[in-house]
Amino acid sequence: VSRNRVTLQTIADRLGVSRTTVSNAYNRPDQLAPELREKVPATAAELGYTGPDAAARRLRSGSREAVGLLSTGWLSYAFTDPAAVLFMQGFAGALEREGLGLLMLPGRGYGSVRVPDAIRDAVVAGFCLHSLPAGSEDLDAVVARGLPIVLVDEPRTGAHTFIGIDDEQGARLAAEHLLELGHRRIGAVCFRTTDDDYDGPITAEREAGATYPVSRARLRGWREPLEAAGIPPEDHPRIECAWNSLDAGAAAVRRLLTERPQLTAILFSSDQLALGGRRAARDIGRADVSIVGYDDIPEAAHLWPPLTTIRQDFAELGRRCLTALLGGDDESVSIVPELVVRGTTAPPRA
Amino acid sequence: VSRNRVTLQTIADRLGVSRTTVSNAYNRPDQLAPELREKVPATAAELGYTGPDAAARRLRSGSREAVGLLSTGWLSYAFTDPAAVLFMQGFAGALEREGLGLLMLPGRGYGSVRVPDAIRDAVVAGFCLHSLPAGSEDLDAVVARGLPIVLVDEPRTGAHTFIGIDDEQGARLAAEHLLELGHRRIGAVCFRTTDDDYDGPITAEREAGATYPVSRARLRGWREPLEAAGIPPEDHPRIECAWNSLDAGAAAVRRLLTERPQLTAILFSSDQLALGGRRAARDIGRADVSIVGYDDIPEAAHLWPPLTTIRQDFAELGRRCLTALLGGDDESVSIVPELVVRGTTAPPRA
DNA sequence: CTGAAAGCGCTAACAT
DNA sequence: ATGTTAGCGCTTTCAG
Repeated sequence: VSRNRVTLQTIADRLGVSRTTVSNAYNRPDQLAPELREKVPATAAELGYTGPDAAARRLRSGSREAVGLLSTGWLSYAFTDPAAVLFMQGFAGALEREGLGLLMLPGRGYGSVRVPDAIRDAVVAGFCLHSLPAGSEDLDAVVARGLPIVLVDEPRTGAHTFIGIDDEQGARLAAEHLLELGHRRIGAVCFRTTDDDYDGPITAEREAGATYPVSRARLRGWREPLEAAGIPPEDHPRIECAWNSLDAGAAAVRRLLTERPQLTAILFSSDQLALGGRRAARDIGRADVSIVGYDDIPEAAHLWPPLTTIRQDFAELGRRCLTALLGGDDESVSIVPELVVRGTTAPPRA
Repeated sequence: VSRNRVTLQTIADRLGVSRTTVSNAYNRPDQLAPELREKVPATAAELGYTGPDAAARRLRSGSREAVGLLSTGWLSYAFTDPAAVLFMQGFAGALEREGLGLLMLPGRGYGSVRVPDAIRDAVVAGFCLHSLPAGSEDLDAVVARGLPIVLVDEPRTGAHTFIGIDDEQGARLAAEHLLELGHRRIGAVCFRTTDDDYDGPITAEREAGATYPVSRARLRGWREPLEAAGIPPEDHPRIECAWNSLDAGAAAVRRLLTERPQLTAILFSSDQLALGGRRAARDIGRADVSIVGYDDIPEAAHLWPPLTTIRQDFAELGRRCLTALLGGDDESVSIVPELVVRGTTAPPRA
């Protein structure tokens, strides 16, 4: 991509003034001779000058008008995850009020493309890392930049500002709700626990080895109240989905309900999975199964029956991220989620 | 945001080599004395050097590792529109394969924040403008940058590469489908036609004054086949929604069905509106009304009954955008949409 | 394999 | 109101 060879100097020469004056025409038009105020844009247009070069201005002024965002895996995948989109929305909302741009970095290499290079070359004021697996190499590359960092959802390194939602507490609320309703056989469908594209049952070993803290926390938040209520592990079967999609949720539920028809309720780690799962339950004549989602995406309230779920305040999350990034307010924050009881939970039928 | 005062030179001085050599350590590690290869990173770490400054490198090398994206209105709003998200997903997918970042610019000023400034300061290789209203001032600011531009969906200025989906054709397919089914009283719910936050009936005058070409094209694509079939304007009432949300669709349908209970079918300019509208129709006991959406978002196929809609190939759209931006392939393209008949359309009940 | 020279295009003090 | 001076931090020929 080549740019014009016309620079401030070109305009200055043509006008017989100094470069500084032309620069002022762009940056401080108020303190400029009225005559020049017209002439500068005119000659600029005539000569094909497209305004001060953004990169040069950045170098000189040191200002950075954007913040970098790095998500897990393919960037395009982040857009398919409603919860991720909700987060981006919240973050973008905070940024745009400050006039900042959001630089979304490729989250995954391809061919000769390397993520660390993209990280190294990002002209940004700081980085927000969303849901990176623990021990990610990309995290190291970001840390190497020496810019402000905020980690969202995961991982919690201890070394950097962390902002997240108390996942364990949210899961606990969901599990306790079902328990109070009288359920004793409660399945669960969880989003990836580790970056290995695994779909299938979650054993105790797999839970222990989980590298995604969010999933780990939710699994525990579900499990502990059930254990406390004396429910044996066999009555709390859990399935992992590598993808957060409607299809994945549906497949997990088909499997769960086929292998354990006695289940009366299912917990999900996202509304997306829950919605797909509900659909599958209905299709196999098990509309009676109680369902609790997680996130409270807009569809949750609108579909029929509306989904009981755990609400996460993404707008607040986004705001906090930016504050942490810019204000240097490096206190880590855990936002408390909330149970929203709607139409998909009821006492067990039997 | 201040950076370190440590530069390449600092490392060079400490090591007793030239700046160039240190630069090579970062950019061409292969052609470097093995001894130095270890020492440079070591002293860098020791001195707190965080690697070559991104802005300076950009200025010097002229490379731009990101592309700018500008959407209408608040950036955070774009994330609430499933069709916009689908587009971003497609575009991001194309970008990340090239290792490029996506710089999302604030789409709306706030306080002293000005969108044109953000546009002027973006360090990018080109701009993609998504669904801007005709005559947008921001478009001028982008044009002033003199970088490659691609316009998506709207506006079609003629002066720049345009990539979009043939909206009129898509709408036509939807209308003809209903006609073939035997419907003769067909309402429509359309997303904004003009940037004035209007919610209400669309008169012929309002249609004529529409500044959003996409809406204009869809309105025409619906209207013309109906006219050709001899259906009078009274039997094709249309409502405009300022927002593309489930709620807006629901409100529009309540209004439409209250004022014209004789309608047997409703066309929508998005699946989001259609889903909200279907819900409203059902709530007021009019589940019999046939519904056609637009976009084919993932939910469309998964909800029950699955939505009849017009499919747009967003991945293809995103790919074409990038090609146009980088390859300089400035031929405008119109992708042809496709009717997907599913469960929400049937012959009129009466 | 390493260094010296020569800017990339601009802005910020500080004069005038 | 405009000019002068002095780089921002880096990469890139081109020599050695």
